[in-house]
Amino acid sequence: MAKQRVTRTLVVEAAARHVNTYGFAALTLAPIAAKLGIKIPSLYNHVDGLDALQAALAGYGAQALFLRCQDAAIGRGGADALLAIAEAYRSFIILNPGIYAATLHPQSQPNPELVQANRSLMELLERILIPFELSGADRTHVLRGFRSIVHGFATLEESGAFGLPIDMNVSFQTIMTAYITSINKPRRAVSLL
Amino acid sequence: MAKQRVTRTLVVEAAARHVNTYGFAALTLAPIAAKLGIKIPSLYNHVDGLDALQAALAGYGAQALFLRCQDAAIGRGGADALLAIAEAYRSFIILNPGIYAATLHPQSQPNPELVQANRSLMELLERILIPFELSGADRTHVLRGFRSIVHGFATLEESGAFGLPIDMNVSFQTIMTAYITSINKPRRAVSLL
DNA sequence: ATAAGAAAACTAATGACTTTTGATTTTATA
DNA sequence: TATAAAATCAAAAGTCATTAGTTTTCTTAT
Repeated sequence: MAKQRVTRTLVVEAAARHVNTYGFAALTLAPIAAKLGIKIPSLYNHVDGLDALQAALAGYGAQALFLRCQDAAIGRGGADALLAIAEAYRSFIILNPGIYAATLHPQSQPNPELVQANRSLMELLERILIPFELSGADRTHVLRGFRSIVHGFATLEESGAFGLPIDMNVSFQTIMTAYITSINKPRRAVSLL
Repeated sequence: MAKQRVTRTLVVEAAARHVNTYGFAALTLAPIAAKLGIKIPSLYNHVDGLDALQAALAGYGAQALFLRCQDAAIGRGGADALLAIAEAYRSFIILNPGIYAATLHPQSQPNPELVQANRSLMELLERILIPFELSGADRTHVLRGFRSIVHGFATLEESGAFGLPIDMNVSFQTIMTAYITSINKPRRAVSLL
């Protein structure tokens, strides 16, 4: 059985696995090529250098994050949906710390795929917030708070900054619930019966 | 007038300025030596290599962060103190993003100075939380939430992730106030009159 | 089936940065 | 003036991304 030839997707996926294990700072061409069983220059057949690989990884990661959050919101609304998205968001960061870091890394070139994925995520959250009937500025504040808590908790958790042997899931659930409760109550769903 | 000779403190301070401008990832020996007007090997007279410099910077940063938070809490208590500490914490991160990153960077060697500074900060926060009369586990949850919000908001803000032209200070104040309000009310200070 | 063309992989090499060492010289201090 | 500290030169040993030119390999069309 002949070995599968390398493709651009395989390169990005190999990079994704690598940064999740060794951190985003460890993203260099050598380990990616080795993982794929090819030499470094061959990577240039699929990706236009290291910067382009970082950019591709960022877009790939942001899209994956959005899709998981979107999936978590299916069949839920209001506070339920917010909590489910928060949990999906956090678990993505914990399971993919390197990819998530790539997502946040400043881009040397405009990155439409990354921008689009981030926009999609924001639109998803704004849609969930509709029943809360917030004013424009309040919506922004609430959104920033939501991202801050999820991002902050998950990155601190992942870095090992939370030393104590107290359950992380309980902490996150408690904090998130307290925050969501502080948002004005949504009107209940309209019954069609 | 003869040039001041380099000392260990000057090295750490030069490194601090450098990472705040160019990011923690850009911490290498070359720019530090150049900034001090000496050659790279001369740095080894003051610091035992790059790892040791990173470690010194982390300790220096964590201590500075603790001192600013401690200072912010003087003359305040309860929710007031929490809000003031949060603002001091956030402004430290915004003004010193590189140093703060050094603080969070995993240490290759045990770093007693860093551990001590972090412990001091935790003890300060726990002391502020006393009047809230929280149980042991609840105290941990509240503390984790506090750090998550401040760290998350400030790092996202600093990375430019908050695009909209809505005032950051208002957002932070709003979020923090909502969170602090969600903690059980502290009993008011006992009057000695 | 085979020849042509394209895509992928390779070898070789360059140039720029890294950190770190050892031995030596300069400089300040006691 | 003697001693210790600081700064220096020189060099090693490594990693890094990237380019150019060449060979292999697959695919496609005749």
